[in-house]
Amino acid sequence: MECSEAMAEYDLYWRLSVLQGNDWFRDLPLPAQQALARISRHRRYLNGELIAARGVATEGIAIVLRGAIRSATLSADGKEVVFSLLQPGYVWGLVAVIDGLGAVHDTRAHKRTEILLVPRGPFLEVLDAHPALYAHFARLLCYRLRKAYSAVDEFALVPLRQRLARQLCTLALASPDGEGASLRFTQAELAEMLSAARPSVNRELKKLQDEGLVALGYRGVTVKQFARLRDLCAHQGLFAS
Amino acid sequence: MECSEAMAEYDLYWRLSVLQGNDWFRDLPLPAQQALARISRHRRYLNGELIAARGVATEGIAIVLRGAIRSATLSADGKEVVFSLLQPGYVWGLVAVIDGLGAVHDTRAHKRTEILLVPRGPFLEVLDAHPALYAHFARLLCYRLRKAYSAVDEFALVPLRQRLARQLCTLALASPDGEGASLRFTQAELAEMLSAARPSVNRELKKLQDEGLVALGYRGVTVKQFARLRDLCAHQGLFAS
DNA sequence: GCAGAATTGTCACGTGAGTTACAATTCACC
DNA sequence: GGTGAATTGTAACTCACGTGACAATTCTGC
Repeated sequence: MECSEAMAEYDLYWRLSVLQGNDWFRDLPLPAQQALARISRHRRYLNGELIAARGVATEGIAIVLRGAIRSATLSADGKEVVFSLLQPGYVWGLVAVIDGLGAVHDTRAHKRTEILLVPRGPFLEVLDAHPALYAHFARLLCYRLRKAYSAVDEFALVPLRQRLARQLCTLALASPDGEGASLRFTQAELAEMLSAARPSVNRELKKLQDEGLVALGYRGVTVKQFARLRDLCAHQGLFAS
Repeated sequence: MECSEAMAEYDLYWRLSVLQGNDWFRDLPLPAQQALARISRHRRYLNGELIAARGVATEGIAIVLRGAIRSATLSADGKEVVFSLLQPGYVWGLVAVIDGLGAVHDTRAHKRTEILLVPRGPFLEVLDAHPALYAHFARLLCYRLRKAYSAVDEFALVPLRQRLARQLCTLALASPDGEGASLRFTQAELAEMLSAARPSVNRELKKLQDEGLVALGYRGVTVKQFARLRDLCAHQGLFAS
């Protein structure tokens, strides 16, 4: 009994420390932080398991702990556009929680995945109790809007080669090793992130390799000349994940 | 002197009534409404005149009174994607005002245009004084985000024919005559709204005409069979302007 | 260390839609 | 009512990229 209480105690602190990885959470007063940590729940999903279906009400916001969350739209004829592959630390589900109109995309676990779920009701209560948070999330929504807009025009007027270059730059910067990173993604995954066909991505990757900008390996790409890669996609709007 | 004072008085009430056309404004306490109306400014633009340049700080939010505001992105090689053609009553410039990172798109007046401009500083003050407004605008941002996302996957996986059908349905519903409306748009304008090439739009319009769904005229399209037109684009996410 | 799965590398081919260019129409105005 | 500007109609050509189908390679687990 004592032991399991100690475990619960430990678990709560652990959740707190995870949540504190998020800017918005850090800025909350301590009691609010503790309240949220207490009501948050730990969830596990198997590879490919459905987390939320487009249009269906969601339980709350999720913070990715392990694995990844994959949001995509499926068209009638089976084609798919992947919108995001949220890595650990990222927040998912904000829009549906704020407007209450159901999940924006079909969402599945990518590999074995763990999340921390903050249920909608309590989250909204905290939001109302701390209006300053609204300002924060409004800015976050603005950021995502800008990204979505740039995704639109990128799709419409940037050829695959440059989109790929940008993706590689972004991934490299996001990785711990920085600009010369060895990115551990299969070409199929890269293709998905770009909503492109795998053979097309392979074709462009090969060209980049021939030009010495990257090196290809099994389940991985290594950035060789970050600067030149970045020049390829210069002038394009946002540049982050 | 008396006369011009009376004019100013009248003008203020006129601005108030315009602003009250917006949901968020109506919900404000009267003093805040009056304060905003007082600081708002009337602006006129000629056809094609630049209202805001991408990335450059904006003056505030604009409510369209007459004409239209056209937001678009220009790529290096001269291609263009049109994001919105905001008709009278719509609000422009929210994102840039909230996050302060400059205009999202290059924005120009479409035809001779008049707007009511609410400057950024005072607007943000009102926002901070009335946190409930944040909730409203957060929802508005969510709405736009959903629209932007659906624009992405639409572009990626819906062929022109269906996008055109949806556009026609949307325009018909938005017009006063409703489902059987005669839409007064040139094919070039339609093409712009769809980010497509004018000949392509013409090709698809012709097909729709051959099938009896629409009738084409000079500077206009008449919807003949709204139901069948709508069926063409069934199952697609949002359905509004 | 070898079988089988996963991943990468490559091809031939189809196709939607952009581009350019010009002809045909419709309108607007003097 | 005829002339010029705007708009619509069409055709030939191009091209990026998707598709499907394999072969070649690399890993992984028994």
